[in-house]
Amino acid sequence: MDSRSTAALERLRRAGGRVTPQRRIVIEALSTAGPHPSADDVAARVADVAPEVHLSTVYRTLNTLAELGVVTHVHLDHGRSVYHFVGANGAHLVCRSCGVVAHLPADTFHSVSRKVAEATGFALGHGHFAWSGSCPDCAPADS
Amino acid sequence: MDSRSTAALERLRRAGGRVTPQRRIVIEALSTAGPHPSADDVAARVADVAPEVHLSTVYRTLNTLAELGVVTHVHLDHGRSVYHFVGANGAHLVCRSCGVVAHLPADTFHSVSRKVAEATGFALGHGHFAWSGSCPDCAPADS
DNA sequence: TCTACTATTGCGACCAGGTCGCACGACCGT
DNA sequence: ACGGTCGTGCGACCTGGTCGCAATAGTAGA
Repeated sequence: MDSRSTAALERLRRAGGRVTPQRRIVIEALSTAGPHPSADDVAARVADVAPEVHLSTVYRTLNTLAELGVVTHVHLDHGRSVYHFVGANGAHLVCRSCGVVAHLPADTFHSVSRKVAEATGFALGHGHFAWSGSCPDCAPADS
Repeated sequence: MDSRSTAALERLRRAGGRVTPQRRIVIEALSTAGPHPSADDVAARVADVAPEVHLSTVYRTLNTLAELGVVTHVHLDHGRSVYHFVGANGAHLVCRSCGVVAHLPADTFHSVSRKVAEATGFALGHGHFAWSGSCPDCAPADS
């Protein structure tokens, strides 16, 4: 159980939530499932160690953690979305060809964000959506 | 029937596709349904003038047009996606609070894109995903 | 430690948005 | 005008996720 997991549980407890075995399992799964697990990567991992934990419990836990600001999810493509602990700022980039997900460093994100704000007044948030494009290993992006 | 619509039909014909009344109706609906109609805005508009046109026909037409490069769709949020004719370059911005959709001007997009490429090697595409944030009329974005 | 309160769970039904396979009908090149 | 074949309508189906309910089980307080 790493520090992000214990922090998550702590946050949960402080918010008046209950620390249940299921929640421990979901959090544990989230922290060991690689950097960008989708909802059902997490669910699958949970099912591995505790098949009796219901799918809807996984979703509910993920939602609860999202409400507490502990985790966040990013929509990738039609129907896919990945979860991860809130931490490093910066946006997500997803490759349209191979599906790989990368982080945009916070400083680059901020300068980009400033530019966009100047042009449009929009304040970019770094969560919720990945920016799509092509990773260095795939062909240049089309439209 | 505006020029984008006739161009779309022309493209369709050139690709060996057939110009059917249903497709005309879908294209017409798309061109008159405002700048960022969702799939079912389009469907609703189609149903208004021709209730016998089936929902799946609307989707299929939209997909066909997307394959031909005539229209494109942008994912906004959980389950929402909007269609529009391919035209002005630049990305889409969507406000997390009020849902309004704005265009990022092409020149800003290009400079942003260059920055991102320098930092990560990723070539951003301007389609398929909106960038989320807060519009000038709403509060600043959270994380 | 025991109790009671209430958050959480498991379950299955349900929902939204979209896709598919099939048989029929209609474009459109010739 | 003909006919091959693309497109359509239809309904079943799929994915990813949510909901309401009764039962269970954390947790605070005595």
